[in-house]
Amino acid sequence: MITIGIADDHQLFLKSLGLMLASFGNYKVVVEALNGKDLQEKIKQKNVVPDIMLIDVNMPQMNGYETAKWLTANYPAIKLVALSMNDSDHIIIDMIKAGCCAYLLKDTHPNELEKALNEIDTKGYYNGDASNINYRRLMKAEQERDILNINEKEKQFLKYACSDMTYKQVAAEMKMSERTIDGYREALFQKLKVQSRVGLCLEAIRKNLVTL
Amino acid sequence: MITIGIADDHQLFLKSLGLMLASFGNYKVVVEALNGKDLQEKIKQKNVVPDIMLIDVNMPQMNGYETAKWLTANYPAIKLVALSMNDSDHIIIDMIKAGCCAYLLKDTHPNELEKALNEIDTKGYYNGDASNINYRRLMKAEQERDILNINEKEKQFLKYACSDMTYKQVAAEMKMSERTIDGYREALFQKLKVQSRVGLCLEAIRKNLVTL
DNA sequence: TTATAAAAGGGTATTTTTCCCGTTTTTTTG
DNA sequence: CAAAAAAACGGGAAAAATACCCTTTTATAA
Repeated sequence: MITIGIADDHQLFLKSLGLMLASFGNYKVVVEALNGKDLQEKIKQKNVVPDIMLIDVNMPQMNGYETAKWLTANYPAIKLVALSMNDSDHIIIDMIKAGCCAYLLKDTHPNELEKALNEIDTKGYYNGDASNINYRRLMKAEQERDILNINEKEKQFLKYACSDMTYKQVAAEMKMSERTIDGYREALFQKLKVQSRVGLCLEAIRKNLVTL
Repeated sequence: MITIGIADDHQLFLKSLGLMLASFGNYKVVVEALNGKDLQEKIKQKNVVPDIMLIDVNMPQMNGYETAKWLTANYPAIKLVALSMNDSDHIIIDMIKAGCCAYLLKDTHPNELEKALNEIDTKGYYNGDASNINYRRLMKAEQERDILNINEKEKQFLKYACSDMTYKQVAAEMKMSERTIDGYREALFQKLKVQSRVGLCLEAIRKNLVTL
């Protein structure tokens, strides 16, 4: 019996996916969470460590990327599978970088899901049909971001900047001085060739540096 | 012989679609443009008025919605057909409102395209398979926007607000006083429940009130 | 280990944004 | 048409964003 964990903010999907996994026979859902924060609490509290963790990319509070990074850092034995509706280039790379060994679209056929899970359990990884995920474009997008040379802190700041918060609130949230994030802002303005926070956010969204 | 115009920013698609239409036999492409502005110039310059105009929704410079509105106002005789990759609810409504008599997805089968064009030419309209376009969801999305009650001026302002410009520049662009657009801003802040321009832009993008 | 670079933080002036107070003009409606 | 409502516009103050100046801390390489 292979134990599974699921993190997805859509209750309906979360539960129905659980039923489907159960119907496969040799899978058992041991932890369900609505977002990363929720998952952290439940794993710590219930002290369960599933064999495979299915992680939705888009979740409130703590998204799939952050969740995957945290799991990789704290529970490296868990095999992570990213679940997503869209196959936006950069997200796939991010999730793989964050430690996921597979990337599945939510419209994947149940048979393929079962096949994927079996392969992940035995081989440790799974490659969806290569035609679906265009690796050439993937690499190009990644390269573009490397050229922009945006580091982790800046990327994190970018996420907060793309919100209704003031910089003061962002600074508090990031537990840093206003001057410091001021520096991130200036650096990003240059890198993305913009002169206002609005321009920054729009460019960030266009370049898929942030998920809306 | 039915004359056709095509506006699409993807050169490859533009040209190959032209070939396909020619292969249908009784269609002739008389004007090709890469965006709305381009089309305006070409129509004025060459003085050609096609029977049917195929308009891509997403184009730079001047998008499909604006193009359709302009054509409806200036060349009401042309039958407009919206072409799009995505079938995002609000866009369909917008294009229909802008005067399009049909909405076709770019992955439509050539046979269906031909059938659609023939119907449009004879009946003046064409309804794609109803199952593809979920009218219930369409109406719900439209209703949501009606509830928000965003008028044309505000919508136009929103487009300019979602840019790297300052309000002063926006006011100049809209040929209005800064105070006036200040009023639009305040109204939109309330309607979209935000407290900053960044929040406004993000909500506008989320609700598909602006095209990025 | 020290020299050097990079990151973080501080202060402040300027510009932009946001919000408040109004008046005038236009549109709608009875 | 006149009254009422809505839109356009104006001044100015407070807050936020932006652009500089700078020092301190941390990381990194010679």
